[in-house]
Amino acid sequence: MTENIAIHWFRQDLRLSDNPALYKAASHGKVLPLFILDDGNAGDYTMGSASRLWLHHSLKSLNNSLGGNLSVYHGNPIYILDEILTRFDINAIYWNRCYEPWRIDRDKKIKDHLKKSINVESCNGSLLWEPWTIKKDDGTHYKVFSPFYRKGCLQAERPRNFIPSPSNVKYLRDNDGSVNLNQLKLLPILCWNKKLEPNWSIGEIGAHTRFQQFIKEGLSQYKDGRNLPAKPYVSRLSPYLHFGEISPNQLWHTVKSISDDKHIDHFCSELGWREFSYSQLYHNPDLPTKNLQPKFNSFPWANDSEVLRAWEKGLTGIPMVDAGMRELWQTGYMHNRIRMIVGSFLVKNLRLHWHHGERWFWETLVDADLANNSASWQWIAGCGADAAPYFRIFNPVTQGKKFDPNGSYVRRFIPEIASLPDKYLFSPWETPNHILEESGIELGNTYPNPIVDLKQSRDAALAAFQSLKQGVS
DNA sequence: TGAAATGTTGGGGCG
DNA sequence: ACGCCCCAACATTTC
Repeated sequence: MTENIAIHWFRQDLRLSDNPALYKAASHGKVLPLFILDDGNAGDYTMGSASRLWLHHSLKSLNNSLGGNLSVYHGNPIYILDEILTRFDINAIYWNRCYEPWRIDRDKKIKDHLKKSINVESCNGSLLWEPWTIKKDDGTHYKVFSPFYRKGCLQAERPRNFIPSPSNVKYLRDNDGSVNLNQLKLLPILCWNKKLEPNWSIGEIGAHTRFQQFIKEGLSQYKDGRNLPAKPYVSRLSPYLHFGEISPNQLWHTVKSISDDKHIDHFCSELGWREFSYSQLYHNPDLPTKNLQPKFNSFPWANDSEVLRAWEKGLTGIPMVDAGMRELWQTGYMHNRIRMIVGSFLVKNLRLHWHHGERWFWETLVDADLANNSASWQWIAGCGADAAPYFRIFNPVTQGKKFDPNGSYVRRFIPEIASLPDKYLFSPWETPNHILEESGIELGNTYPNPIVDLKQSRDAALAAFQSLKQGVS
């Protein structure tokens, strides 16, 4: 009797537990687990540097969990898979679905091709609800979050419960055709990773540790605590979710089993926002590049690469903004409220196109995710489906006083102004001269003068928005 | 998942 | 005692 061998193609599901496709592959027979780095098909959305760094460590960790049996390749999957089929007696392949438009196109072609010779099956390993199943009564997709989540998701079928890791699997390794992980060259050339790595424990085990930590110190204060960037009340699970080191189903059912309160509900609704982003991307493949509201196509954006550079590097002279941008650069992550603040500042006060922000986040965030990133930038820019109205402009000074009341977030990331009293920490330009001197701060030298006047730029943004409305109606 | 401008109310100082 | 003004404090509207 011939033995059954199945491929499990790891993609954005770099875990063993609650992995539906892996589970099926394992019940089929022996498993050849593999990963393919595919840069050629991604167009403008090849992975950014932070994502690559994360991927490197995640693959390393996955390989360990598989007893060293992960086979890794670099190139076009359709050719690589074909070549593997010539050397192994494979009769099935399993994978969990991805939802970026370019991957949907690619996978469809691969599926049609492979179906001719072997059994091909794809599963849902990344989403609580498939985007095509959540529809309004009239059959179209939701465009507003609240009904999407309440009516669409919560009244749809309950998310699948999580399943265990497959046990007693016999793994095979492709020693001839695969490459060494280091040959993927995923680590940055500069020593940027030395700063990022200590902040994270990358991989499936790290994901579960992080989740347990969040349950212990964040979940019970999540609803309001999630707004405080200096506190440990947010989950920081986004990169793990992006790479599938932990599944949303595992998070959903685990927190639901703990209790039923407003904090749990709020955490689940944040998972709902993730679903909403994926739904928007699925139904609007242009979401990463095209304004959902066409009237924004004629918006009078500014164009100033110096100013953009100052934003990217955290040298705008606005502490709350600079702290966020430096957190991003130093850790590959930014607290959600701060993402809204720096986003609003870029798009409204600096009036630079949201594409610039989207690009920088794509390059530097360890949780860079096409659906979440583009949906969120469209949201903050005001041009998305269920977007924050354009006139909702964050004041980084007010936001700082409100959400970082003792200044510990700003002081952590901008040590050069740490000695300022709380009163002036968020607006150093208002500090009386003698206090600046006592603190050893020289604006324009030790810390920048603000690159824009908050009030003037706010008024200018509103005027620009006003001109837009007249142009269309 | 804003902020600023404008409107309203009510208590206290003061002639 | 009374009316008037001032201005927090809060509510509503507007961008």
